[in-house]
Parts: sequence; structure tokens; C-alpha cells
Amino acid sequence: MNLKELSGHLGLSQTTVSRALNGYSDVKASTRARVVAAAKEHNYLPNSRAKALATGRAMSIGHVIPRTAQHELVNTIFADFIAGASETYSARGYDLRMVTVNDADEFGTYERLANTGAVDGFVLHGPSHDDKRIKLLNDLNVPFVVHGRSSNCDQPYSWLDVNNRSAFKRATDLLLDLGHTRVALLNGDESMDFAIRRREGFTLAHEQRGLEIDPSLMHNNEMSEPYGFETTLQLMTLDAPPTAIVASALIPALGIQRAAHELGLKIGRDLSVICFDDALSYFPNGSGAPLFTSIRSSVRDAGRRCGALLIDRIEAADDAPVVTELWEAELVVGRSTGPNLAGMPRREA
Amino acid sequence: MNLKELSGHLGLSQTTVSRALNGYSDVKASTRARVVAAAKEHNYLPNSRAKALATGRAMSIGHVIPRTAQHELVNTIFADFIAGASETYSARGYDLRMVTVNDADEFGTYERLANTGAVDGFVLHGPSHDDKRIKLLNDLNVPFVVHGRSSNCDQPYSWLDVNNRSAFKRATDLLLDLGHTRVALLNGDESMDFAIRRREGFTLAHEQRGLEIDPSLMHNNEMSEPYGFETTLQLMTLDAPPTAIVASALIPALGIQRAAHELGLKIGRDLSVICFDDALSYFPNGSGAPLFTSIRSSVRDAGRRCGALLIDRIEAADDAPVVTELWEAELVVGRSTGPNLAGMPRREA
DNA sequence: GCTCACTTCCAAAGCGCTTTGGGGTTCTCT
DNA sequence: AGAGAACCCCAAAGCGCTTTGGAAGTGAGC
Repeated sequence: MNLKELSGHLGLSQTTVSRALNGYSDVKASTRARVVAAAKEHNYLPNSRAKALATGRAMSIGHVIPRTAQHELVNTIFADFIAGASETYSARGYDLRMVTVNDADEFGTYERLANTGAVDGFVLHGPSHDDKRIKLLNDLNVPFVVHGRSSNCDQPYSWLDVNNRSAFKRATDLLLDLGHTRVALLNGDESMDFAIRRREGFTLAHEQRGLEIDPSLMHNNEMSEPYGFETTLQLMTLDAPPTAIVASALIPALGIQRAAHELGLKIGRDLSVICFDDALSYFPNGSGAPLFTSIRSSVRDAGRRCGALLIDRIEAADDAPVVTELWEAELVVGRSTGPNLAGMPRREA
Repeated sequence: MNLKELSGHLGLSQTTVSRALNGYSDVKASTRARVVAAAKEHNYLPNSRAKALATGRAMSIGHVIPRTAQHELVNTIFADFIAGASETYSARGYDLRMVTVNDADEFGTYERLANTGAVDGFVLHGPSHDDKRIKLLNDLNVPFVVHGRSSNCDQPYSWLDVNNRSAFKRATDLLLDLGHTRVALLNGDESMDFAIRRREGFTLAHEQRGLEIDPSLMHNNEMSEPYGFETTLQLMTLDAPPTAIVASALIPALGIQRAAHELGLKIGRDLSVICFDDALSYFPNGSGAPLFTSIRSSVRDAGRRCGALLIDRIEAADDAPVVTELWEAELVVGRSTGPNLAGMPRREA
């Protein structure tokens, strides 16, 4: 059933039927009612391909995922972000178009998607320190919103980010306030902008107290459980092991926990841990009382909001000014942090 | 730059340019070369909306995710599946269209996507015991492949599934062989078909040895870490607590592990654990030596293969017979299982 | 020299929708 | 009664591509 047939049934022109269904005011209420009823009865839905061609709108948002970034992106955090974004999209009539690509094809994919009109805009994931994709998308003249920021980028662009620097400064301050002097950082991959900012926060907290950081306490890698496990084991073999760790996410924190158990250390007493918590829906930080002390910001909420910002831009005038939004993470005190007991006699188990 | 302009530049008709670019044989090699060169020079890409309308193909695959299933689906396992499917799609020129919906809108969304021609086919996720969506999609006459199966469904349909029954039977057999007599099951949500089959495997292993199962040992729920944690704590308060647990996934197994630590039980000695391992890329079961004894099947591989099966169907004749594929999971022995020591004197820590 | 087949190209007709630019009708106001 | 405004509707022109059904030119075969 297409528009032509439906209008034939009704004895109306295609124009009138189309305008009736699209809510134009120049069609009589009773006519509109007839049209709507007939559309429902014949189960008529406008062909989206034809509609897209006629309107110039694909009603679809692109998410391009380079394959090497998948460990970092597609999984864990990315899944929740996508879920949030997707909620916004459905609510506003858009769909999410996701394409994974080899790194070498990434730029070409953005070009293809933009130039063929397959999508109306993009959400850019995991920006690096000096991300070239931002210039590309600006040059392509297609709406986009960055989840995160790219420090070294002189282009104007819209973004939504968590204040990673202040979050990690606060986390580190908390540990230093508890008397810890050797605090380790298990950061995310520091080619990513967010990880750089997190390290800055970590460093700043030390600097403000005139503390030097032992470089052997700072690590960065993909946020996996084994990364947390192995790095902790290694840290604990140091002559002066850390008494506290700041971790990039809940998953490596679980690895830290496993290592602590293996070494007979009790988290929160022998070793303090604080981590960033993206509030993943399938991986809550404890149920009821939070397990880990953490700095929390829901990545799903971020997805929802990024989607909304992007659609606003798509539907706004071409020269709409860029929008930016900086969220502060929330500090949640759990059971994984405690005062530094190093030097005190250790109770036997 | 569109086809009209490009053919103008070349002094050729749109027909010839189109056919040259699409590899038809009725255009002279030298002409084709000129066209291809000009297309590259002017950065011409055919408008995908117009192409979709003209060809009747959206070149896009739909994944519909009901919101309540998101805990189960969008996250953890779903993300890896999607990543795999998406690899296949890109390789074959398709895109992935994902839409999350309220449960009440799920059927309507399938109808909309199919009837508006927004997608060329669907992958169906998380089938339940008697899944009505299969009939719906058959009625809509749209190609689809189910990831998993629906036992109580009399319709023919294409699917790809892991042999969950045999996997869980083997896991349970292993524990029974080790002398465990009270084995608990922490199953996934048993409204899902895969969870039902897993329980059947668990049950069958007991039945074959003439063993009764204490119903208080069988639980099912969403596969979260707290589920594993809390259920284990609860199980261990029983008069006769289990000495072994079969778990639905790695994530609840981590919860089991946490509970064991809290109770001072050593996994693999005081409590044996075996879990299903979807081989999630961001959550490997140990690095090097497997941490948990597990039955393993990569959900990412499943995604790749489902995508391929679906595209084959889309590109095949309408009356192509359904295809089915049953994968056997692999048993991986790790450090989380050991003989039943219950009744023997317990060494002090 | 004529036919037939082959090669190479093209005009024009869709695909199914939206939107432009009117054109009748009816109503209101002088 | 005539003019102007509202109101309701429609024919036709796109959107940018693919595909059909030739047409023109060339060469081989008789």
C-alpha cells in the first residue's frame, strides 16, 4: 500500500493525503480524520526511502567505530552510551546507524556517510589529544557532537564531557587526605584525551601539596580486568609499594581487588582503591551500599544528552553556534578507602 | 556533485555514467575509465537515499532492542555480538540500524521498519520460550535470523545457536564427577530460551545419575555481578550449602568470587565454580591461564556468522529454505574447580 | 550489397514521497 | 451585490538514482 493507492481509495489527491498525514493545517479536520482512519485501516506507512529522498533527511545518526578502538569503545562503556543515545533517537524519530571500520577506512567512512546522505549527523567517540576527525567533520559540513574533548584542537566544535580533571583531582585529594603518600594511578589509554585530563588531575593534587610522584606508580592501558590484576601484582613487588590506587574504571578495579585477595591484602584497610564509575547498568558498583569509593558519572545519561544536543543541531539553522556541556562527576564514598596504616603493626588474619 | 552534473561534465548520459560506475558490461573500457576518473576527481558518491529508492534496498540491517531487555541485552554480551555482526555488515556493504524501544512498541517497531523499507532484514535477539516475534517477522515477510532458538515455536525460521543444553550438561557432569553432590545453578533469566535449555542440561546430568536436585539450589536472574554475590551469600546460609556452582556468565561468577572471599572460602578448593564464558573481548577469563573453568563460545563470532547468514538470505531468492546452525561450546578447565572436600577436616587458614 | 549480430550509448520512465503554486468555494464585510 | 479573505484541495514538478527499451554505429558472413 503506497500513497498513490491510498489516495485512490479515498478519492483524494496524493497531496492532500500527504498533507493530512503530516499535520498541515490546510486540510479540513473531517478530511484528515478520514485519511488517518484509512491509513490505519490499510496499514499504510510512508516508504522511508522515498521520504528520505524527498525531504533530504535520512532520520539517522551515524556512529563510526574504528576496529582497534573496539576494546575500549564498543564494549563496556560504549554499550551503555549507545543505549542512552538510542533512547533519545527513538523518542525523536531518528535511528542509530552504527558502522565498524578498519582504522585506515575511518576517514573515508565519515566522508561516505556524510556525502551519500546516509546519516544526518555523527556522534564522535573517544577523541584523542589532537583529533583530526574534528576538522574532517567540520570540513564535511555535517552536524556532529563529540563525546569528550580534544585538547589540542583549534577548531570550534560541540561537545559534552565529564570534568575528568577535577574528578581525578578530587579522588586523589581524598586519598592524600587519608594520609596516603604513595598513590598509584591505573589510568586508561593515554592516547585518549580523557585519560590525559585524568592524569592532570592526579598530578595536580600532588603538586598542590608539593609532592613528587614516583613515575613507576603511573600506568595506563586499556581498561580490562587483567590490566588491573597484573599491574597491581607488579606494583606490590616494588620496594615501596603504593598504599592506594586510583583506577580508571570499575572493571580494572575488580582486577585490583582480585590481586589484593591473592596477596592477602584487604581492600579499604591494607590497600585503598578509588575508581571512576560510569554507572554501567549491568555492572552496578555494589547493590545498595557502594562497594568502591568512586567518582561517578553515568555514561548512559551522557549518551541521552549527546543525542539530544546533536538532534537539536541537526534541526537548527546551519549556522547555529556550537554547544558545549561540562558535567561534574559525583564523589561516592564506599568501603574501598581508608586511612593509611602503613608503618603501623599489621594485625594477623 | 550529483549524477546529472557529473554526466554533464563528461558529455555522457546519466545512464551511461551510472552503468559505468556500477560495472555493467555494456560500456566501453575506455569510457568506464574516464567516468571512474572523473567521479574520483569530483569526489562523486551516489546519494544513498536516491539509490535506496531506486533499487528498493536500504542496505541496512535492523536490530530492535526492547528497553527492559537492555540489562540483559544491550550490555555485556550484546555489545560483543553487535561488534561481530557489524564487521560482517561493513565488509558486505551494509550498515547496522539499531533502535531501542519500549516493550509495548516492539512489535510496532518491527512493522514500521519492515513496512517502511528502512531495513532489509533483522537479527532477532534473546528469543523467549515461545517467541511471538518470529511469527510476526514471518508474516511481515522480511528476512531475519534468530540468535538463539525458540523452543515452542512451530514456525520455520533461520537461527544460529550454541548448544546450551549440552554445554551445561557437560559442566554439571564435570562437577558431579569431581564428587560434588550439592551443585547450585545460577542461571540467567529463565524467560529466555537459552536459560531454559541450560537448566535442562543441568537437570539431565543429575537425572542420568539418579540424583534429585534440591530446588533451593536453582536460581535464575539477570546476569549481574550483585546477583552472583547475593545469591551465593544466601546459598551458603543453607543447612547444607552447595560445594559447587554452575553460573550463567563470567560476570555473576565474579560476584560468586567476591562472596566466597567475604566468607573466607577459597574458590577451587572450598567452592568449585564453572561458568559460561562468552569470550567477551574486554573481559577475558584470565590472561594466559583461564581463571574460571568454563564452557566457552565466542558471542562475537556468533555475531559475525549471524550477519553473514542474514545477508545471504537477503540476497538469495525469496523462497530460500531456512538455515540453522548449532555450535558446540568448548570446555576450558581453569583453576576454579576441584574435588569435593566436604566432610573432610577443613584446614585452618 | 544486404542482413544479422554485436557493441556502445541514451531518452525517458519509473521508485514513492514532499512541496510549490495555484484554483475553486464559501463566508464575511462593506 | 461585489470584493477580499479563508478554507480546502489538487496537478505537476521535483528529490537523484536505476533500468527499460531502443537506436546508432560497426563488422562479419553470405
